[in-house]
Amino acid sequence: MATLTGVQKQYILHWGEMGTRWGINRTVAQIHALLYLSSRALPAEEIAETLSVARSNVSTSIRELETWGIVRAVHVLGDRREHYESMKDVWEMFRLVVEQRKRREIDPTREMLRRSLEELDPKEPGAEFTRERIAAMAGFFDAVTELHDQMKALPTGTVRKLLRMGAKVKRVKAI
Amino acid sequence: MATLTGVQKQYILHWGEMGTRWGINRTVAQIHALLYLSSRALPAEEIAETLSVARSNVSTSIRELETWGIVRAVHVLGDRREHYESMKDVWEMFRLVVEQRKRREIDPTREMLRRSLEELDPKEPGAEFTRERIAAMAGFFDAVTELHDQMKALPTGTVRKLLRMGAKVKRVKAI
DNA sequence: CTATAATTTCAGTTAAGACAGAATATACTG
DNA sequence: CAGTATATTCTGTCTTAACTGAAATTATAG
Repeated sequence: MATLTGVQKQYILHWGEMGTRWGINRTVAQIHALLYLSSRALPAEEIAETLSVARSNVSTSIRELETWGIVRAVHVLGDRREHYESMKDVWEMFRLVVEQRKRREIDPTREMLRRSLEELDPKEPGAEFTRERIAAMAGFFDAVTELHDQMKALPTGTVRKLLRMGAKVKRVKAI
Repeated sequence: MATLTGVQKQYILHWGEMGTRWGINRTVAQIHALLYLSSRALPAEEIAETLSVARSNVSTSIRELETWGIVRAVHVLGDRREHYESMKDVWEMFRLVVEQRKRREIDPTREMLRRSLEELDPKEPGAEFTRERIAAMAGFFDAVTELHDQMKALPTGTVRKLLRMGAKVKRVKAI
């Protein structure tokens, strides 16, 4: 079992807290942090010991991280256990998470809003008002989706470049 | 007490669920949804009855929404109770929330990463590796902050326009 | 200033989610 | 194919956060 340095502990604990604030299980986040900081793939056993959590907890959490696509199992010669390692590319990791949270949360919300607009009975009291409000929210989510798709289509650096250019809005508009 | 239509119920319940997935208290989210859909400001009492939650729970939740700056108390002539209403501008609401979550969560994380890099003892085993990893993460958070600041500085529509332009990356680069 | 309405705070309870450990299943080795 | 190592699933326990109701505080009206 790898003993953690102070800095590593600090990072892992902070990451765990961050996770809980964004709806991600603390252990899941901590395991990710540990693997991210690890220079070699770790077997479940070792993860459990290092973080002082149950082996079964690690199993579930790893599976969660695997479905996100940011952790994968690798094999080490002469060891039949699975060893787990984290993706190294930070941008790519966040891109994956954002894309999937969009699919799991944004998309169903748009769906709900669309359905609401359909189901709205114009005879209900205040229907017109309700429609306006829901349509405004739907418009926002549509725009976010559009934004997401456009960003996805661009190479990472380009987005930043474009925004930097945006500071000179007048010029850009003139193009 | 206003009875809710089916569409309103659907919206409020969904919004509550969304909240929990993003680390926002279910009741807080539901109250926001109710106020967002309401054509008039509502007193705490009525909110409590409509959503079937305790009056005190409403009090706490409203205060939370007030600190976000997306709900405010207004007064109705001839009624000494406070009535609460939600901001109407969807973009502005999300902008406020994003800005504050950045301050509460992203900024402290950057701080932690910076501190970690300072505290790293080069003599520790694997210090160089740890430094690389943390620096990569710090770079990401710096970039996100830069992105956030740049977007904040631009009028809403411009961001979308810029990204749409980005589809023609070559041309943009040539500018 | 007193009475009453409204709001907030606080202590205790409840509910949801996280977690551990046992039981089960799967995969590997000789 | 038997035995063993590893991984997963499941059930109950525990922790944490949400919520309630009562008590305390604050504000308003007469």
